[in-house]
Amino acid sequence: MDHAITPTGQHDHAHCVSSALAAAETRCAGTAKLTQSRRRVLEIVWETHRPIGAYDILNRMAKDGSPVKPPTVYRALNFLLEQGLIHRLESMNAFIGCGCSSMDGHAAQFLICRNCNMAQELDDPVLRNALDKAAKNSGFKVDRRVVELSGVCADCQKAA
Amino acid sequence: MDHAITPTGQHDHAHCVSSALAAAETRCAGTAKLTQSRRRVLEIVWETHRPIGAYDILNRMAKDGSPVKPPTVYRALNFLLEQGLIHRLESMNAFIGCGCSSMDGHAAQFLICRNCNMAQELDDPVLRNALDKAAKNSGFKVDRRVVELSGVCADCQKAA
DNA sequence: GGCCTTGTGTTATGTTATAACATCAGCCAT
DNA sequence: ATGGCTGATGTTATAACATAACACAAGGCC
Repeated sequence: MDHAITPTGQHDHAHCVSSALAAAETRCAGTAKLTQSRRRVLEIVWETHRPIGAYDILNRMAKDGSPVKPPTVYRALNFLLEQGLIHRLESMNAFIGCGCSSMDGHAAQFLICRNCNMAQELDDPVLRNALDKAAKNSGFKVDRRVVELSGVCADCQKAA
Repeated sequence: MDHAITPTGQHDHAHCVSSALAAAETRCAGTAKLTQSRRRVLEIVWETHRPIGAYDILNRMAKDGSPVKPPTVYRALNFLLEQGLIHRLESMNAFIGCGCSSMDGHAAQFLICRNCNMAQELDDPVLRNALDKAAKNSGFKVDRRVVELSGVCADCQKAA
């Protein structure tokens, strides 16, 4: 995937969306099919390049013509989560396209700007290691990691 | 506070609740008052010693006699969050008593067992430092940290 | 007393997410 | 080809989580 992982507003966004979709097509070549509605949800998620809520996705889909109901959106989102194509940001009940194309269930960390609403995905092995080590110290076996730091991104600090 | 930070089911729980409440009384000696309903909510949060949802708190309060409405519970929870007496677990829409008595807005990390539903609070400076460093590398200014690791706790691993 | 601040009560509603059941399309084994 | 399986979708209803907005009350204080 060749879009900017840290979009600055300058990146080629149309390209970025299409490459994300292309990567998804490739990944879903097997039994897990990227159907029409799933593709559409993924497309919308990438369109904003920012965290987006399930009902915002639903509203955009409604504009496509046919009425869409919540289960349709949530099913697609759950599929995309399972495939590792998107992430869920727990602290804001929102979803965002996964900025990394690796197949593994990678542990992402997010930097969420409360000013511009941008969410930068990190995939920092040092950080992951620190987390797992802390858990291990307590004899805890980790399945799932939620790491979301909110604050102000570099661009917004400069602007202020 | 002298309750076990890592309760194993063996700790003196009644004592643990009362000491948490006593600490809260002390902390709220100034303008921020620990009123009846706030105290009651805090008490319920500590009773289970596990993450608890706002509506579970509401239901327990309803059993006290008078009908309780959501805003009452959420107001109390927000107060307790501001005072640092409880934490919110974003990944499960639940609240838990803060296991540490320091006044500062400390950055807690949680280990949440999906088997026994226990949530162990860490306050690991190494981890916090690793998080802040990762953010700093991106020029990001951190306001708020959500770190929630789900998995299986040591006790449940032993039991299995 | 009049006023201000803080907390509470109450009604209504907004927002996020899922249960449950019906239907449909594709595949493929007999 | 047909019957039956699987995975996906449609549809209705409701559960679960959270807040807006307004009214009122208690206590301090000039």
